[in-house]
Amino acid sequence: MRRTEIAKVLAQPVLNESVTVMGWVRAFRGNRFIALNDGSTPHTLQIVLDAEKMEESILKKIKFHACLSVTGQLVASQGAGQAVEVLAENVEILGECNPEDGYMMQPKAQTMEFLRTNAHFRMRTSTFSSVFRLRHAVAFAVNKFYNDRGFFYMHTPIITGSDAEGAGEMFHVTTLDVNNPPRTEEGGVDFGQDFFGKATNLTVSGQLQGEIAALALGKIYTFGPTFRAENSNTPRHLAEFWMIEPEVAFNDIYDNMDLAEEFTKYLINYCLENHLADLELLDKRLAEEQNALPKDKRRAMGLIEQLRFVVDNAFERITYTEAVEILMKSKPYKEKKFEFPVEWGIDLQSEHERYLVEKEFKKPVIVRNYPKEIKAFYMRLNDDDKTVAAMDVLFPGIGEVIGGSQREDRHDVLLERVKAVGIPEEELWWYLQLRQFGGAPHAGFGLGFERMVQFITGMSNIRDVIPFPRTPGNAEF
RNA sequence: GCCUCAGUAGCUCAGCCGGUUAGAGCGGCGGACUGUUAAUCCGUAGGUCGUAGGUUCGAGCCCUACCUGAGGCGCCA
Repeated sequence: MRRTEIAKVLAQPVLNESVTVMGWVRAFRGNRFIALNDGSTPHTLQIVLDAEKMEESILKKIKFHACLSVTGQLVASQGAGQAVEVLAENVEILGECNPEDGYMMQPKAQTMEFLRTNAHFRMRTSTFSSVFRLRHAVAFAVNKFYNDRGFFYMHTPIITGSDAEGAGEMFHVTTLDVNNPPRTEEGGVDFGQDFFGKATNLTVSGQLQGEIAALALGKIYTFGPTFRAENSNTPRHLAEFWMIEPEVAFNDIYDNMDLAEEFTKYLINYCLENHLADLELLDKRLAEEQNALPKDKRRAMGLIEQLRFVVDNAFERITYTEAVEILMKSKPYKEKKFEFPVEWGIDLQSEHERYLVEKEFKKPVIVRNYPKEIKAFYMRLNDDDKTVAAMDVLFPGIGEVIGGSQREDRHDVLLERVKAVGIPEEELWWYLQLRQFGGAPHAGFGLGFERMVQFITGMSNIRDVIPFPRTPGNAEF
């Protein structure tokens, strides 16, 4: 089928020539004007009909979200809302769309909750089509950023036999009959008879395999789906989400922080430079959403304003110890407004992180050197013997977008940590050998892809930046 | 997993102190309309109030349980 994409018609209009466009009706006004959108752009193309020349049966079928093919002259518009329009000579109905038959979408603002239950149609709305064009843009920018800097894209396994990744509850993968599994002599399930000859899970992180690659190729990144069987019910968590995990040989914690800051700024900049129209639309949407809130609950900045602010300012970098000191001097601490205690050794709660990011510094903050007790076994022990070279990048509104560290590269120290936290050594034989044979200092981090898309699009619920969200109790579509 | 709030027409919501035939806007349907911008105007049809019990002369409204959704917290990315 020959058609011209609406994005092209609008970007490079060839006036007074015939053009064929195909798309979905966003509005039909005055029995005369159709706003047509084909997904290639947030904008619509205006189609002008001559009702007297139209067949009644076709006119009746021009409904909200019906799919049309329209051929006609592209001309300068007489109306004020658009530069060009198509004078329809032929209109073909490609797909009817009858509310009478139960079509539930309407040309008006609908709640995110309602649209979520109709995820098969929500991408036809201006908000979601912009969100998903931006999701693509961020994904593309991820690959471009690393490719341009000599990183290699590494595909780590989705099914894993290791349960020592240490990032949370896992989904089991099995082909055994769950109603009647083979049993061991002790009465447990005999995973020796399972597909892989052992118990397997969906991955919670590609980091450990990423380290294998980094200690051979130097600079690598992973970008793929990860799974957490945590019963997390928040607007920031998904059971299935995508994660980007760069891992770099010869990087220390400071190089790691530099990379994290440069990377996140690049992603935001890429969207500002290449998808401003989508961002403007979402900026407007967010402003309307914020206007409905009481004044003290509103965001300090508009969407685009905040994106530019993050790009234009250096991230604040502090140690965990400094963070605790700042919190203990803070007004909410002195007035006992914090729900959770603040003292050296405890993990920072989201109320604490939010204070640092939104009140104290008013910009992204990187906190490093956390107590070893509250961080993973693979993080490099600092010389103080109390803290590890971990770092969290905290963003306004969504909190932690990045968690990373310099990895423990000393075989003896790692072995001691593995034993201390009680992970069976044999689970990690290959991970330990990486240190034993040609090990190197290295560092990396994990960026939650959806959290980044959430920040860039201003959507308040993470379920609205992934096409088909997987959350506890929901795997529809 | 814990806490809070909500569930009334296709959608978004109103419904007083428990009291006759449960309301509105949008959407739908019928009609008008050749320069509209989520068009406008006239007319019209839709609901038994999340589910199951209970209290009461009487329940959309009160009570109990459950289901679903959202927000907060925890876990984290």
